Amino acid sequence: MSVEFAPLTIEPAYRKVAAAIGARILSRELREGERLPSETELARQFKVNRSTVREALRELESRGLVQRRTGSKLMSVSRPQQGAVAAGVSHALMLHDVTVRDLWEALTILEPPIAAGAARRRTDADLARLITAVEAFVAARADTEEAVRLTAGVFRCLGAATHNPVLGLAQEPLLQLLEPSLRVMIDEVPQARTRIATAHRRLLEALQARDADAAQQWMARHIRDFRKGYEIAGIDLEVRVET
Amino acid sequence: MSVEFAPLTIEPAYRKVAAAIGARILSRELREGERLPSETELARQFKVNRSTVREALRELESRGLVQRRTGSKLMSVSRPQQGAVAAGVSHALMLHDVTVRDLWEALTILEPPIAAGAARRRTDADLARLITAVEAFVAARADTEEAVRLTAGVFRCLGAATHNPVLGLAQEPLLQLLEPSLRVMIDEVPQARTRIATAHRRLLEALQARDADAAQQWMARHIRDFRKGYEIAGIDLEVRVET
DNA sequence: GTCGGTGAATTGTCCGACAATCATACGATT
DNA sequence: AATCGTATGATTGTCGGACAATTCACCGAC
Repeated sequence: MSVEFAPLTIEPAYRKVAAAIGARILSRELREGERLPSETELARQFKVNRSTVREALRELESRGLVQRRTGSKLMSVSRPQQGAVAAGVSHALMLHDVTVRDLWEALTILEPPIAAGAARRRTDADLARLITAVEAFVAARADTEEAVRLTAGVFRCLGAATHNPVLGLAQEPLLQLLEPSLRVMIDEVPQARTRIATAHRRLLEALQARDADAAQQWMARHIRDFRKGYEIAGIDLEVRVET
Repeated sequence: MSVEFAPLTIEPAYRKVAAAIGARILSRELREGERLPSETELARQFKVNRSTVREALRELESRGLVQRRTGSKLMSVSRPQQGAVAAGVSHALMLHDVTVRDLWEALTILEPPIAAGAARRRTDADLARLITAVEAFVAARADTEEAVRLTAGVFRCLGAATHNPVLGLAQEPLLQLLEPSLRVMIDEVPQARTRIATAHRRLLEALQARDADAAQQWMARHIRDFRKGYEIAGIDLEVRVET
């Protein structure tokens, strides 16, 4: 008779407290912006020490579920910010030895449909932001650092123009991981800036015309160009991405 | 004369400590599995109180950068686990009012290329796992809960078979968010199980033959079927996803 | 070599303390 | 009236110390 017991996990109090508060936030019982009770009050309610409450708050804080509004002492409930969540994903991917090729492949899959969706659903405000971003890229030719940021910025504009938060959040980690290799590439490949600027212009035209097919095709070409740029710059596709 | 000062941010000590340790992990100076010094020792090195160290550890813990190995007291460096990272993304998306339509659109974009990549790069072990998953789905027809899990499981097998961690991690939050609506659909639509099983079989055949086109097409059809299922089940596409 | 005991180290939790900061109210000044 | 200074109380960030429960590392008995 095999008497087997499942290994029982003893949750420390700080995790239970975090789970209890987190559950209330995820269930929207606590709404965004609502202020949490003070640490002392939480300690009283949960019947634990304030130190325990503080450890729980640190966990919720790093998950982006609570936040301190500037110049306020009490924590308030918040929605995790896209950038912060994506940074977590980026770090995870980096530590899992993602290669430049993996990244590039994901971009080839994700970005063309995003461009198409943006062309279909962009508002005039989206278009205006894209124009600003594209013009800024042309203006920043001299400054590599700025050019890299603005290249990612154009992608972000397109992601936002799809009005689908899933797509925006899915591409964000890729953009964060892309930047280092993009920096090398823009620095090493003389014609990179011109080709990127051209792609931007075509994408912009496609969005203006709401031409999803054109947007998709130009984006696909844009991403393919990245790969060519990597090869010219001598970046090994099998090398791990860094931050 | 507009004398303007940037708002200066004062970092609390617990965040500085977390940043310091986190940076060492991200730079791979601390390798996976390596054990961290004890809390007391860290407090001594950073010249802060142990409570402060503990708050920092809670942050790193929730980011998945450190972990306690079962039956060990000392924290050890770890890579964030896919499931945990994805859960954070899922929660973020949910709180950002992602709709079933948003989710479905992302699936239509992501999954067909994943299926194609899986067909191209799957190993025999991947195939074996997929066969197991598909057979388990057929066997679990009676149990809705199990059927839902196994449907997601087939997607996960395909994601893993691409051997691209970016794709695996990109789809995971979608799968997590999909489950609740999938549960309703499978329960409400009588023919859903059969159609899903058929799709699974076709995908399996495509992977066996390493036929990327077929895999992509069947997956596209599979995802389109989901949408039909939602309509039949009377699920409003504009409704927010839940957990 | 395996087993079990023993003492040190470590964590989880608690308590109490205090300076710095923030919120608020209330006058005082211009 | 609007602004400023001040007093008061609440709250956070940080500290020090404490202790039970658990784990670790060593050592000796068999």
